[in-house]
Amino acid sequence: MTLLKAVRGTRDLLPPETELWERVEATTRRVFARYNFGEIRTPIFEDTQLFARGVGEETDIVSKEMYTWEDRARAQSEKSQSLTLRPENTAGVVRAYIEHKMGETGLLQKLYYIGPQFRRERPQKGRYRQFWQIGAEVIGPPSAGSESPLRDAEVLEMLASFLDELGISGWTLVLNSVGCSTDRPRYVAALREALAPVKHQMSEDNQRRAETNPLRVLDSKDPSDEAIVANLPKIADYLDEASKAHFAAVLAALDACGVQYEVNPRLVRGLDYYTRTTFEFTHGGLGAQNALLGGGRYDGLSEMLDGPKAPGIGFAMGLDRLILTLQAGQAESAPTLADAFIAPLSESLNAEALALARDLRRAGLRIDLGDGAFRIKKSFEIGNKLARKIVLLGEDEQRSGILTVKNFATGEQTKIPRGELAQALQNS
RNA sequence: GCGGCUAUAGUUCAGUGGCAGAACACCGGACUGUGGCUCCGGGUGUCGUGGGUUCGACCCCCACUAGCCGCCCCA
Repeated sequence: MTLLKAVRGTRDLLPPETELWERVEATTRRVFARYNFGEIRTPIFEDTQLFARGVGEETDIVSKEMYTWEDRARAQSEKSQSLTLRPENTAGVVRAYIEHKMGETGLLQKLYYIGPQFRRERPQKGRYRQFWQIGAEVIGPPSAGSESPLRDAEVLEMLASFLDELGISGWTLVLNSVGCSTDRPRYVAALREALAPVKHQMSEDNQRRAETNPLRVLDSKDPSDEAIVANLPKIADYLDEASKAHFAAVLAALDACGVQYEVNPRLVRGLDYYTRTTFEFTHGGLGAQNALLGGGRYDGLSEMLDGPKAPGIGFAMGLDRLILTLQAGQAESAPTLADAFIAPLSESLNAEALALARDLRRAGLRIDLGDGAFRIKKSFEIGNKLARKIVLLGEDEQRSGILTVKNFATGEQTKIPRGELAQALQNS
């Protein structure tokens, strides 16, 4: 009988580390609310078709990284259905947008989510099979202004503010435009043409990419192929006038609010649905996984899912990596101390101690509670680890109604009437 | 999915083909109403799992599992 363990690529998050997760989540909700985003919670699993059609049948995510199973039919009349743990959340959000006819409001929908996603990849540090993402989507009918470059810039500015507010410094915003739905195929065709005569000189990886996904050749980190990659056609030369103007307007808006960025004409994203603006925020010190978050515009996604025309832009941020980045900049966090530890000095005083704890907790204090079975020394040892102060409840205290309170930091010990205790603990 | 490195106490790690170790942590005591500092005592372990070689394996060999690093890919 072997001990059961968390399955490969999954893990438990324990206190005090979870306090950091809570802080990031609270910052997310606070900052995003200022931009008038609302939270959406979609199911953790969906019809497999949603991801096949939305994310792209040929992407690695769909072709080899999804947790998919056949949900069995329970009745003759019911068909079995292929279901999949969500590998990302944008497709689910767009599905919900369509399903609930959110476009009929005529308003832009600004939605964010925080939740686990699932991909069956080889685990590494900051890369898990159940991983957490924070993301947001701005989506709506064109009449609501959903195609405007202002929306792109607003989302990017929000992210810059968010990272700043979290205290993450040293990030870099990298962005590019991959053009509209007709620009992209034209460019891919040109890439294939340019690669055909030279690809045999390239690395094995790049030869394969040249066949299967020419855009990825641009991402190549192979230094020996650098010269060839540098001479390939640029996406910027294949954008139509509207896409060029869109990108220029995004950059102008970023300039206007002082958000720093780098344009990288080779930044392409793996998902099929991206159009026009694509971006990443990168951070050093994350090893091979240096992207903190990535996103882009997806003007055609709703229609790919048989929905109305609903252009949008969004991003997804790897929370596991964000936490790693935050932890790298600080010492290991200690758990939060309670305001007081209540120590009954005999078992007969346990009930009374709980009543006291209840009063203090109702006053908003963070209180931990010992046990009268503990020797007093043990109560002090435990109290010293968990709380800033210890409140003794012994025979004397019960009789007099005056409690003994000791401050662990200063060693100072005082007597406080029970009725004044909550106030006294709050004030110190 | 591919390649490499690693796996010993709660934690960080040392270790030798012949009795399982250190530091910190933890437990008990010095101390039956006082923590931290000190002193005394205690090892709390399937040496990742399963096989193999050997008189004998924590150590050598094989497989598996897991973690880490890189690749593919990606947040």
